[in-house]
Amino acid sequence: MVAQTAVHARRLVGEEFIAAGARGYHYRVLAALQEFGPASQAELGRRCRMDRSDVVVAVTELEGQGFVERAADPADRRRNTVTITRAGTQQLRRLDRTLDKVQDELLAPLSATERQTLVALLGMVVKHHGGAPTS
Amino acid sequence: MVAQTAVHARRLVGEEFIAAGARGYHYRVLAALQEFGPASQAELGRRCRMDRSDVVVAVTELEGQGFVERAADPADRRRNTVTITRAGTQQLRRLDRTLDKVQDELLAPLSATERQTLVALLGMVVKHHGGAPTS
DNA sequence: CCATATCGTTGGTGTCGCCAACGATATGGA
DNA sequence: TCCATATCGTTGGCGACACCAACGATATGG
Repeated sequence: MVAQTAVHARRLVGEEFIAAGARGYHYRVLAALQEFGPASQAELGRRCRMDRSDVVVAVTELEGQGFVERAADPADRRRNTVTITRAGTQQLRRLDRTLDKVQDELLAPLSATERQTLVALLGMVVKHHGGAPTS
Repeated sequence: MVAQTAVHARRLVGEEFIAAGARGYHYRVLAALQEFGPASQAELGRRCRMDRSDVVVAVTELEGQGFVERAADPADRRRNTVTITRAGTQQLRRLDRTLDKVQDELLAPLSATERQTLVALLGMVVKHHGGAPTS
């Protein structure tokens, strides 16, 4: 059922992301920054449904790749303001394209109408369980 | 999309399985044994799409719980023949029930017809990518 | 008889999701 | 004003899942 499909999706996405030097966490952070703008790490964790500690790691790695910037928040010195860079936006676009590709591959056996139906149904499920419908 | 839904499914299933003292690997092994009968560990790995090394661990744990039995195969001394026990069958039934419950919970926002549609579509996807339609 | 393959096992890697604890900082109420 | 409380970033750890490499033991085909 869902789990089975998820296995394939994960494997396909994983392979492609490794080739792009990224992980799921990286994509989520970049997507959240692009969509909602700069944020503190704790805020990113809430947006991406990630643990704060995992945000730390992801942001550090993204910073090392030049895809985000960390800056101390002058208004609240507990916070780091994380901002996506130009290179980060480009990386996000790249990852978005590979995700589209993978989705095409995954849903290959379905017609366009069936895909729409599937996505709509899954969207309802995710929404009901309190999820933001990202990707 | 699929990944989002999978997260919820995993979380729900995980919670219930932990309460039952089981893991996903345990369920897969028990289900394969119940459906196709006794098998060597390598054969189980193929049926469940699990790595041989992970089968070793799962079978060892299931053996410790009395849910399966390991016996040297006299016809091929490389093999262990794994057999499900009565207790194992009961455990499998328990896990099946919790899976049904979780699926109900997960697909709560969908009507009966929509559920059928969703399962059918996912079944097509899994089948296309070379999966045995278990659960 | 020997190369090759399979089997069970051990040990390791990476991703994801989560939790506990810490020091630093903000904030609200006494 | 001071102090309890909460939040933030960070470190370190754990479990589940999926995978890989290598080993000795055993089967099997040429």
